[in-house]
Amino acid sequence: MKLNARDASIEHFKKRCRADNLKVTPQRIVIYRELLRSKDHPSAEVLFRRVKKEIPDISLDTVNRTLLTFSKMGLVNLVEGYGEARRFDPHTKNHHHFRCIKCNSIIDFDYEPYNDIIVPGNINKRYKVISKKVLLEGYCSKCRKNS
Amino acid sequence: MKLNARDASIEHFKKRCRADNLKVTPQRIVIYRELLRSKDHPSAEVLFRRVKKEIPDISLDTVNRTLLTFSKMGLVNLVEGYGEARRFDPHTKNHHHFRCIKCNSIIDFDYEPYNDIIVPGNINKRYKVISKKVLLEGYCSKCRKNS
DNA sequence: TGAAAAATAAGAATGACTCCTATATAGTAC
DNA sequence: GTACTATATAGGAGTCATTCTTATTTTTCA
Repeated sequence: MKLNARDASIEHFKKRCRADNLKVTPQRIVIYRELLRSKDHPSAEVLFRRVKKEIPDISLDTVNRTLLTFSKMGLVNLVEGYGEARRFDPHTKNHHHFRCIKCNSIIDFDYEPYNDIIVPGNINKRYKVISKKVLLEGYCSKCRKNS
Repeated sequence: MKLNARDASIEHFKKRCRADNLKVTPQRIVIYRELLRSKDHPSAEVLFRRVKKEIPDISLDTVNRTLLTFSKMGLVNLVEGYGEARRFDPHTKNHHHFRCIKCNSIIDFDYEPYNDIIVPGNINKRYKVISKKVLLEGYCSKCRKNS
């Protein structure tokens, strides 16, 4: 019997769970499959509604928890900027950010070459680009030491 | 009488308000001044606590509303932390984002040259950089038409 | 100085999580 | 297969950030 691409992904998913000592539950499988299908950047709420069709009494908490678990495993990424309190930057001149993925602090820096990066032609054609920012992510000095 | 830099900014701020038909209130002046002083990326809550020292019975709602007003005027920028629901990206391969500053939608795109941008030496020295992303911001096709 | 429009304070309401706890289930050991 | 143990789940309460509502106060300008 030949596996199709989706089955193969599910098999891969099970391996990843075992490697991380996580149980393979129906909830996790369905959430993962629904994620694979997504062409957008869904919120937990949106995914919850989609998944409910297959598992009617799944809880929103489970979806949330599971997504966070997946993001720790590297199966999904958090989209920058969402899920946190709004923050304001009084520094309006163009600049760039380094963000610590552990403590979430954001550090400003200037770097001339980044202001001159080229916008791809198909983006320029479709959208009106107003600012260009580079976001570097990793560990800040403090968090680097403690890990 | 000579104005110092801070007074000059406040004068400039008043002009900006008048130009946008916004009233110059003590609350707005104090919030603006506190922002100018900030070396970090404060949330409304943090700024609220700072501003309270000067105007003890200012409300958090006013701080929030005012900051949003300022960001529409372009006096401040919103940084990562947009105050909205967390969103997940099932697309784990490195890619870049275009974000519409009006409707907040995020569009993925690939662009090889962005994967090869150079990390400034002083950043590499201080922090452990794990990912490099470019964030282009502006108006998406829909919002471009409606404005 | 007075009127109209806009802004504010205070508290209620909402939305998006996050925590708590009792129950259920996956993985394993027999 | 059965029993056991650690995990995971549902459901509901709690929390935090933000937004709305409404009555009152201010700014601005005629």
